[in-house]
Amino acid sequence: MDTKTDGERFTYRHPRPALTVDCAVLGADLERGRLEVLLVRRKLEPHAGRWALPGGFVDVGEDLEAAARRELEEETGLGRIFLEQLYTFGAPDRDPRERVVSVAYFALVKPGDHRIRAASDASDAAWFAVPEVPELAFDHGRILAMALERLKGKVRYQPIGFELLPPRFTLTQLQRLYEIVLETPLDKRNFRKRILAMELLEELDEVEQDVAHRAARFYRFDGRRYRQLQRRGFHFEM
Amino acid sequence: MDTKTDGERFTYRHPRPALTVDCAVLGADLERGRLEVLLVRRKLEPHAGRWALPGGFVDVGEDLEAAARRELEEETGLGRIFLEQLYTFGAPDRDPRERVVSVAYFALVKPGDHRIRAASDASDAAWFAVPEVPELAFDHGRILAMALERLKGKVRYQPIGFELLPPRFTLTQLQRLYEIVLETPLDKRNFRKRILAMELLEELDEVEQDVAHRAARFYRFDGRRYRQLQRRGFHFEM
DNA sequence: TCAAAAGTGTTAAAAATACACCCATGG
DNA sequence: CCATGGGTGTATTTTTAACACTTTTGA
Repeated sequence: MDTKTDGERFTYRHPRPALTVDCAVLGADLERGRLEVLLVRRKLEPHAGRWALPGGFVDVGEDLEAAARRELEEETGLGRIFLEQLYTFGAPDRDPRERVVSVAYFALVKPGDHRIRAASDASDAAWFAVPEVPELAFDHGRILAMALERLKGKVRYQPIGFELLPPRFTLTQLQRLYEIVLETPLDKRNFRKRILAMELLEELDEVEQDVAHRAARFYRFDGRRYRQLQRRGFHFEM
Repeated sequence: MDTKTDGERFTYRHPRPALTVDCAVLGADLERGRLEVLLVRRKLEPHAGRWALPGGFVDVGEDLEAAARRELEEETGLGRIFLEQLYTFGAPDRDPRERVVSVAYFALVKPGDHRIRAASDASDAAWFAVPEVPELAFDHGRILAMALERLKGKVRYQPIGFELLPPRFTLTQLQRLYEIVLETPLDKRNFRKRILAMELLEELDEVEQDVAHRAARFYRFDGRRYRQLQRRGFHFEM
């Protein structure tokens, strides 16, 4: 065995990198037409006072994704959100103190969770519009860039866009979201034809309330049906 | 500082997972119509005697990709091949001894490098046809499955198939490769029309020699032209 | 009655698919 | 002269893209 426990110290024959997780948590602001990212202000050196992605050390018996969820919960209050592994960053000099390898995760949150956080927040977490993100600690700018690229690449062939919308949404909201993520305008009629043809949306009986124009109908994404179709070889594509 | 050097020992306040890299190295056997994977036989416990993906511990000052390339070179003699990060595997029980987190890489080799290895090899490395791979050490079976999935997903929209062919190849070889990877037959005329229309292949003056039928023309993938087109917004798609 | 966004179909262009024969070479 | 794989074009179907007006609602 390579390990020896010595009081509160842990000794190994070879030096080991520290292992962390970091989360690029993205949200969409449909009104202002932009993506947002959740940042925390660092309290400790290095880069104390700078904004960074939420994250921290992986416990030794802890699964990587569990560590990411735990850190998110601790630092930002978010739970039960979409989360997937993004990339592992391990350049030897990415942390000025010592070797730290970070497994980056990519998370998407719905506007509801969004607002809870922004409101309840006495801590040092805040949403930033992506174009206004300040210079980040470590290589977190690169991680964020990769997360945005992943979102843009994936939203077209996996139904992850719904993770950025409330459970009930209008077709116009959905279209806006795609326009924001893909950074391109879409044709309203073609968009609707296409998304409805997949039969993944359930038309609800509700419509918008108190709007100064014809009220839009609400829809819901039917995840059960999606998995069903998937098993039959169906591939989502927008 | 969290580290203290004590002779040949390294001590930390918190226990740290060990960090390794593992490589799923894939090749194509066009004649037999199947993919192959490069495995090494483990000499040490745990799983001594079992076949595994080549890999090993990351040195503390070493970049992750560099570690993957070093291990490949050491264990299999392979250098300068296509390599990209695949996924990081970190289930707490994936190694029976202690916590080991492994950054998995996905590599593609051309048939030339392929044969050199199979020949020069007194060591315990060997190519296995994918359908005949034995049960692997640790979670390497899952890593291999993910590598195959990645290849299948990526070959259609990135020109990585060429990494599995010799520098000069015939259109029939290229088509075979796609058929093997995608596990579906393709139409000869449509396939040729499509790949040639992209203008990424340079037609060479050479043809096959000593074949008992009309000799096929050789082509070469023009990587420079690909990067050029890419900058102009071109997207490879097969 | 105005402003503002919701909702709805058709036509033309482009892309994908299906398909069969002649050619060159070595044995 | 035969067996083997190389090489080539067209017609049909499917998919994508472009495009404008009527409806509903609250102010």
